[in-house]
Amino acid sequence: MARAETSRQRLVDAGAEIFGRQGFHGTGVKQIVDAARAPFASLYHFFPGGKEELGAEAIRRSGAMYAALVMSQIPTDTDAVDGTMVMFALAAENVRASGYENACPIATVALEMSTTSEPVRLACADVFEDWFGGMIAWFVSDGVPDHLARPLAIQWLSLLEGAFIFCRALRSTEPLDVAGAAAAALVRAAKGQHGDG
Amino acid sequence: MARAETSRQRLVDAGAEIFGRQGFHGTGVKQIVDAARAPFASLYHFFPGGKEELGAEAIRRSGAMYAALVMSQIPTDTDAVDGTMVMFALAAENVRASGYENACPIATVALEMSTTSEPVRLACADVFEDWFGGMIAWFVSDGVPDHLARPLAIQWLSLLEGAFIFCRALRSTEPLDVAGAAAAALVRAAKGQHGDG
DNA sequence: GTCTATAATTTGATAGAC
DNA sequence: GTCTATCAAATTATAGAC
Repeated sequence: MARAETSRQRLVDAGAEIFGRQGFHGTGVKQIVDAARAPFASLYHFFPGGKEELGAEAIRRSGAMYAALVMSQIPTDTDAVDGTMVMFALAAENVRASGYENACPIATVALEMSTTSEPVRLACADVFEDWFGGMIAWFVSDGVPDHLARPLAIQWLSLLEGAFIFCRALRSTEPLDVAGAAAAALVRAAKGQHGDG
Repeated sequence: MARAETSRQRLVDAGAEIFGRQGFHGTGVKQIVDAARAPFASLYHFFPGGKEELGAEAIRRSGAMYAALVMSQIPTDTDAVDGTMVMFALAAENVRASGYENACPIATVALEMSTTSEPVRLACADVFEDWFGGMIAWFVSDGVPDHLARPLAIQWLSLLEGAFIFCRALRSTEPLDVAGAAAAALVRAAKGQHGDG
């Protein structure tokens, strides 16, 4: 991971990482400034809107990085059904390996801020729509009928997000394991909708 | 809704409601004390562990009340497939009617606190397991084979929780609408596993 | 663009009388 | 079990020099 060059970039990167783990209200701006090795005044120089403005931009960065990570894990030698199983298994391993701390990097902030801050809520909404788009492209390229791709993407990601919550609270990968099986079944059913399998 | 008699009960009720909407770190103890019309000192009298101890108990109350609400909405004149459609539709209407503010009463706190506070995390885990148990009983009574009931319950609730996140951020009921269809399909498939359906 | 210092408020929590 | 008063710490944010 290349070290960001500017204080601004480091602030966004640090915010993306820390907000993702601790949530918005659970994180102090001081902690972010320290982690970013940035001067305290730089925060308000680059982000006149303060914590809220940095939060919105951190969400966008988080969302883009997580999308890149997930997309890079899509197997190229299997179809979307087996690919789904692989990706849920990788997600489960990541959650477990982090001591059930790291799951979705924006879900906590999305729930905290969706009724409190419109800029942050919008950033979350944009990220989620981007994720939907990425999944849709994957499903369509694998033969899922166009009109089924979007609902399938939303169902697939809902299973993932919901299972993340349960895994973290229960300290178990069971929810991701069974959610992955359901997601794979939904993909298989969608592919079967036009007689191809 | 009957008015709670003791300060202690009112504190838990107020905490359940406000923590659910604003999250743990987004809520001040003063706000809870005011809403509960309780003396400030009562908080630390009844909950020596302070905000964290009240939070854990509020989660348990929230979880029990939400379970009672959801269970009361299970249609008695239909099977679990149609019942699933009804329940997701009701959930969508509730979210929309609240201005996309009220969805799951404990998900925000679960994500915020699962790595921060063991008492709160345990309360969330207990609530989730109770919910699993309630769904399992419903499915089994409707003819789902025993060994499929638990995974199905987890998948069903994962779809609901994940869709809640998306609905609140996107300010749309689309995620709950399509997640409900997926949940119903999963229930139908599970019921078909023993040739009955 | 960064420095130091600090304002202004809010936070969770406690002391001691009654 | 509730009252009043208050504490110490942390919070976000700003001012003004450099």
